[in-house]
Amino acid sequence: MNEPTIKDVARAAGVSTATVSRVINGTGTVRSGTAAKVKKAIQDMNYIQNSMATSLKLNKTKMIGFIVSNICNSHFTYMAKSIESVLNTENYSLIVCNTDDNPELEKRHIQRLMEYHVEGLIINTTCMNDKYIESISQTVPVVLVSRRINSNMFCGDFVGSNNFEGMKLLTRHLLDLGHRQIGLITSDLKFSTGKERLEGFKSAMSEANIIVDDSYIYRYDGNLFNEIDGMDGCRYLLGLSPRPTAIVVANNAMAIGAFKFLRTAQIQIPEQLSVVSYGNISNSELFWLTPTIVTLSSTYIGNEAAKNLISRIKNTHIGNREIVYEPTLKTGDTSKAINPLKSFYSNN
Amino acid sequence: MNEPTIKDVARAAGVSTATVSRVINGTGTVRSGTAAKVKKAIQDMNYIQNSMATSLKLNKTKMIGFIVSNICNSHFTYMAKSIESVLNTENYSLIVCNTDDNPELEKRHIQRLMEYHVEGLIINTTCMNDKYIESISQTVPVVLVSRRINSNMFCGDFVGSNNFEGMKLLTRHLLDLGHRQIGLITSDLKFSTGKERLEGFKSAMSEANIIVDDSYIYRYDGNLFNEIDGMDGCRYLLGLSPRPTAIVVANNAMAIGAFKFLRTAQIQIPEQLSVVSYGNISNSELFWLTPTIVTLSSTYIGNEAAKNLISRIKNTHIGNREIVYEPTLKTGDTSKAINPLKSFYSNN
DNA sequence: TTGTACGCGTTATCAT
DNA sequence: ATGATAACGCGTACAA
Repeated sequence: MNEPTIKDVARAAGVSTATVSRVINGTGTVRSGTAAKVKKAIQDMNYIQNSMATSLKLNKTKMIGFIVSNICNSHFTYMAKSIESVLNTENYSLIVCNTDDNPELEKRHIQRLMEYHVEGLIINTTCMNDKYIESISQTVPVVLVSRRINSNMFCGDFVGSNNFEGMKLLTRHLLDLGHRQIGLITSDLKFSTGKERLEGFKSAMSEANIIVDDSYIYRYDGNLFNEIDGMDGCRYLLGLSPRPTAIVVANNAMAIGAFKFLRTAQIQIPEQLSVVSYGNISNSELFWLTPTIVTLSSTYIGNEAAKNLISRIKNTHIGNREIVYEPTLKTGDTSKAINPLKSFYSNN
Repeated sequence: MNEPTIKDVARAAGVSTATVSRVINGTGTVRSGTAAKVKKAIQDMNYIQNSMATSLKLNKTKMIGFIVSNICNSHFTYMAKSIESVLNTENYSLIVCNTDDNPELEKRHIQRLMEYHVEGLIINTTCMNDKYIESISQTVPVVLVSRRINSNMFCGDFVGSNNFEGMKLLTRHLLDLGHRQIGLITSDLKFSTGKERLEGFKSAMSEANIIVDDSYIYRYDGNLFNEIDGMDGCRYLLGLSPRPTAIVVANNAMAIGAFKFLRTAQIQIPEQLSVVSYGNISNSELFWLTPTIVTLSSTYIGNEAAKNLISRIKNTHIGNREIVYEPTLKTGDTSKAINPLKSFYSNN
């Protein structure tokens, strides 16, 4: 006993498949009596349309793919939610693929989504498949979120935040508080976000006429943006001498790791160490200290990404667009003016 | 200029579509020379298989649907991640649909997924579409997560936690600390979780020979499981007289709301009020107080749900199964033995 | 207003 | 080892 098809419905209603199709899709003209018969048959036999067949016929799948580095990071969670809710209004479904920042996995995911013939792709890329993404962007509408790729042939939009300025805000905040020995915990430079944030950091420092000592930057090839790296970074920076009086952390997940480490190590924040970080941290209102951060609106990015993707699906011939969120500083309890005595030592 | 199809490849390679198909799928036998020609053609023209056509032909879509009440709740985030990672090993893709506990939205989502002919469904239901879910469960493999439905015709598995026992653990913990005036913040009874947790609460109370005063239970028809309700619940309970000396919160999102409210209202925890809640809270290691909770392993539930769904896809004729996670108490800083004086007053 | 028939891209059966 | 072809379920141009 198989699933009923449009043929079965047609037979049951005593009409042709064409008529059934017309009733289902509201196309053409059908006498109301006939329509009623068809609707009844559909009800009776519990008929469900087969989207695969429709997609094949119409060459439209009504599916969008979302490639994301870590679906557990609240930044991407909120992004996913807002994307999904925009897509719903247009009757699109969202296929979510998690990469854990593994480039091979990302490529496999994208390939599979291409085979599904998704109508569009929102990608938070690992930044390690630039050529491949460049090539598929010629075929299918693509919106990059958060991270950019290195390519001048890429065809699509970018929605992210102004990492350079955000990081400058964060760093300048520490500088304004008198800090000079400032440590940075950041990621592999392959990530455009990591790179731009590092540059923002350096720019703020250089504007304050401080020569950045690279040993105060925790970063290694292959490190990611996760809690473990945040912990390791703290451990490393606290081992330096002179010890930094402040630390900038380049994203929320690392910041969580950093705070966990510092709290366990019983470092007094902000007395012994100021800590600032990039991006909102979930539930931080309940932390023992409210972190000083620059904001990063996941919802804004998700909404813009979805809206732009849809417009791109409707009109393929659109030039590349950039939507950039401008971060603002949110001062919390984790940063304070440097102790004058310390400042004396570290300024020599 | 259209996407190349298997026909184009066949023409370019000078073979039939059947041979191309054989090469792609590794079925049948193909001379290595011919295979090479085909592979080259595929490369050259950037051919991508069309899953829609394959699905239509084979009646297998390799897609799974995940209906979830709130993709931003870390409980479901971690669940989604583990589901996705299990499915990946079997080459399934996951379509994520967020309902915000809106039953109409849930139904629309499920209907659409049925039209996509997903091979299976993992549902964290609103508990308001029992009949509908019961009916589709006859057609497609279904695994319910967290919440049950009311139905004896449902065909599928359930993976969740032992809410009754978990809540007893939580309540007994407070009772052991001497609390007698215990408030409860919980959800609409339509949720099976809410109902089971309420019963667990009552059972623990009755075993301690305490008659539960319903006015100490914050719950109204239509309330959900979210932060706002947690806040409102606290506000309400603190207005009672005698004021409860302890509060049990029925899930993590409400607990977050409760803690936000209590912190803002400057209620001293646990001196003035003990607070315990059901389920892990994200980043709670960094809270100003570590919450006392019973555990709830999202990863376990996600893994089990995915594994069971796959086994059910492979063998449709399996009886209903129940996988139940057993919670354990994790004592934190938000609960303490009652002040003897208070105990005197409230015990009269 | 309704029905017939073709084709979407693929796989599988049956020849050769 | 390979090719021709039917079939999957649907939408639509065309005919009636």
